[in-house]
Amino acid sequence: MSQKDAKHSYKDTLNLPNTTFSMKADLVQREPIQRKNWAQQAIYTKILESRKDAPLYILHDGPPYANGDIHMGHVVNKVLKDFVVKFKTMSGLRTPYVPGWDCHGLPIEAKVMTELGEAAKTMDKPAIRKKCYNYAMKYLRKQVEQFQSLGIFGDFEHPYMTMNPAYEQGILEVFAELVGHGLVYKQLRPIHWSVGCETALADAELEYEDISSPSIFVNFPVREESLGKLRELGLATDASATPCFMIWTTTPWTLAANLAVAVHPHLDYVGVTYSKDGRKWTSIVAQERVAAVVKAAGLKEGEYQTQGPVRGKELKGLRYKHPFVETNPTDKDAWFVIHAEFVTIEDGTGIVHIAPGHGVEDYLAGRQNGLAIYSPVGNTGAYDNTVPEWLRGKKVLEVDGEVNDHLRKIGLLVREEQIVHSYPHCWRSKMPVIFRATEQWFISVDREVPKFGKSLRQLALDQTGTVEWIPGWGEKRLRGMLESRPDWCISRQRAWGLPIPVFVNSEGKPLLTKESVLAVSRHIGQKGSNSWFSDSPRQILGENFILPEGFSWDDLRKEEDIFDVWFEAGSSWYSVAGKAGWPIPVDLYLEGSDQHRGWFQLSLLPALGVTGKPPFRSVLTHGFVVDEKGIKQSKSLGNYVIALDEIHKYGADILRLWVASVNYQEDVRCNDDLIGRLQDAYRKIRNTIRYLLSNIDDFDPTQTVAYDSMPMIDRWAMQQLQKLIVQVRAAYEGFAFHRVFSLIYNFCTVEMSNLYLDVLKDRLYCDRADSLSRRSAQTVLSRILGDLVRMLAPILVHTAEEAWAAMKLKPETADSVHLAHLPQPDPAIDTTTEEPKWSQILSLRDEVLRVLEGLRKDQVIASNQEAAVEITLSDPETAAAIEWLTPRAFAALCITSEVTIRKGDSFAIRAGKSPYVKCQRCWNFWSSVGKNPENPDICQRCAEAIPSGKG
RNA sequence: GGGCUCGUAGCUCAGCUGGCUAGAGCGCACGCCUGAUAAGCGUGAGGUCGGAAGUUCAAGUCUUCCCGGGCCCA
Repeated sequence: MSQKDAKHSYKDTLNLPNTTFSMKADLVQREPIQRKNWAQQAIYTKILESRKDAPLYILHDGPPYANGDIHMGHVVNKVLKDFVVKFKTMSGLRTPYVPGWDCHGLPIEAKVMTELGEAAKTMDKPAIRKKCYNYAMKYLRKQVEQFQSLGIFGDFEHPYMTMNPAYEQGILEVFAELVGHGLVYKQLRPIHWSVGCETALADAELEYEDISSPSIFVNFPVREESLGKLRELGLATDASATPCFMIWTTTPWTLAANLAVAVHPHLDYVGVTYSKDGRKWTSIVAQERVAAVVKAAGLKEGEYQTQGPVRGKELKGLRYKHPFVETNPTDKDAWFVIHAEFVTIEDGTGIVHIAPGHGVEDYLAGRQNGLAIYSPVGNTGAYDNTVPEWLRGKKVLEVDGEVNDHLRKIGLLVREEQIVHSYPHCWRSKMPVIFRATEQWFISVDREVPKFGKSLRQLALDQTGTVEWIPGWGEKRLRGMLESRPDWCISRQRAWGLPIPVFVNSEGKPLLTKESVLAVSRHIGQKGSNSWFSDSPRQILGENFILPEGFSWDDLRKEEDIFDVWFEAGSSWYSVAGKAGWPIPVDLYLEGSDQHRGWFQLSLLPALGVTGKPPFRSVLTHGFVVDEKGIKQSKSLGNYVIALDEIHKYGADILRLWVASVNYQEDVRCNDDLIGRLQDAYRKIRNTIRYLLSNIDDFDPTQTVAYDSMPMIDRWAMQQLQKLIVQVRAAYEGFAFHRVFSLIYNFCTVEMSNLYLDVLKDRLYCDRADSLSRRSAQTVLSRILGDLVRMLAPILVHTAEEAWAAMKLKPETADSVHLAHLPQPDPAIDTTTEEPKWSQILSLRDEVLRVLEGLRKDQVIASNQEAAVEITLSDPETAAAIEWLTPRAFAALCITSEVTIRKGDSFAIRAGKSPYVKCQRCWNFWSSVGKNPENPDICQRCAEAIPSGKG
């Protein structure tokens, strides 16, 4: 019999791995089948039923916007949520998850209007709204499917939608409460106005982009009547010069609405006298800005003189001539110097042009100084007829050059240049926005809520401490925003949204009371918000509604402003969680860090107004998806990752593993390559599972070996497993999924693959199938498998389920791994006492492996089994550890055939080719080979292991 | 410009209240095995801890400034 033949015959006598769990994952093909399976057994419902009496844990979903395909930001957000829902479920809690969608609002309406084109002009609001509804539904359905393709479980059959009548009713019930508290008011006020979309914009609807604007220095000539005072102050002593207040602005078009100039009362001002265009001027500016102004005017040393200084407060009330408006267009006084604390010496001239209708600070200063809130600009961004004739009807965004030319012509333009600065743009039309005063509805954050004796702002600031913020700085961030936020502008002049339920009579008096809003809410809850446009006030309010004094049914008109969509989303804690009967505050809100200003804050405020409490117990935020260099992803840079492509290319479990692998508290770097690398980790984990499965194929629970009867290395493995369980559970509880990932991945590679599983091969393959030593190893493998698969289940949802199905004996009877529980550490297993010994043993093993590597390099041996090792130990601790383990077991640990230990004065390892013959069955070089007459080419152990008749 | 935040090997992460020559896994290079095989094992090379000052006996860890990135705002 030749050597080769002998090999073949013995291979059949080994207990080689066997499993149906394939090495190749085929995720893209196999995952959809798995999902269909789950759908058929209604896994989501089944899970909830299995936790029927368990304590509730509510992760309340923040609604994504129902347009477009999902992107990587959605993937990160929804997968993190699914991790939470699944691990909480596996911790034994009842964890319903109801996904939701934000359906109203400008993005959809704008898109629909574009699609409709000219046709839109002939359509009424209900018709346009119908189109918008269909558009939202279309994308909602798409996204439902896309989210589910990530293996996310939830009530996708009944998601919440902000355009559902029942949801809308909830919004109005929240609103009614705020109206009842007297927090809602209407006011003329400059707001961000989108010229492109002809609507007011919320802060969240602004995008800041760099644009180039004219930067101009303009002289405002002082009026005759104020010259005396000026001379007294010693500022315009040269009678041949024209005294002026010099202002600086980057929005020349707002000059038409100028009503005052502001100085800082505590700054020093001087007069700068110089010649320009053949005339002499004295421009008054802040002393600290002289250098900059002189430079702007192109004056050299000696070409100007200064007079003063004078304190800004002395200038108050001085009058000037508007550069190009002849008569005051307002019914209040105008064109004089006022004081304002916001004036700075950082740029400009230290004198600020004030147009109360076109800036927030201007507005506040204007109100304090009795100015009109003058805004001569219409919805389309064109001037009205109150401005000088040459400007009437012109678009303000296109008029800067003309204004400048005019100023130059009349000699008042001192300097014009271009500057690049960041400026707000409309998120839809992408056009620069303007500030414009219009009538808007607001929710006050500073009025006291009678019921709670505090304003919403105070309530919010008082209560951020009761919320758990993950990471902790979320609280600081939100507080900073709360402290400085203005009143909430909730009205929008568009079609696609929930109408603000206000009626007005012919005198313009609004009807808006808690009772009226509740009456409307009942109607809309029944018939949906379309009915606002189709039904009469009487139908909407109901026959039984008693109109307050001053209103009659035949003099009642509906207003058509709609709500800011943030108010709708901000009511979800009520419309969804509240109506489902879940306790509020709910346990967790989990969104990107942009939501500190968005959903977190705008849910917090209404909830405080209604309940006096925040809507959430804890708030977890994650960073943004950026490219591989950490730069924001954008279409223009071409560093965009298309989420659906990644899902289709790698499969959901790879994407989920990627999400699990990164620290989401920072920005998450992402590109195709970075995701692709997770395939390596996936394969390692999958193969570990496969190897575990394949080696317990012939194992049944009756063969379980008790921990105390196990070989030391098996006990070691059990201890490592316990440590892993403890750490993984802690990581899950702390939402530190990347710790879960690295713990499990390292366990698979280091403890299992590199060490334990490699070492075990000899015992598993070569010992008698039903030997105690082999059954002990199988006991351990079986435990590890059952625990590992359950710990992985929240992350590798499909793969864990596949493994669960392949397991002949499961730690729990559950049909699905997602019905099972996270493993508990076994308190009977002591993980500390033996650890120091193992530390000695494993470092000695490293030394041995290094020596054997040297032999291999010198071509003395190929495999470690060919070697015999002789170790001289000087350190008594190490010697004791090896003795405790036994040299025989240590040899097995090094996968070498023989280790002999000596004690001596200095540490040494000597290794060489074993003097013995190779066992043709187990490939060890053992002295017992050849001692068995029946099987002379194998060792004693193997001879005993072979079933009779074989070999 | 302001608030919050991040910056440790090619990648993903550890480094607690400052204390041994800064760690892990992957990847990479080289080698081994061919009884986990589109697998498995070993060895090794990789870091001025974004930069600069400072505090300290001692700093990746504290302070200040600067550079670069992100979110939110002006």
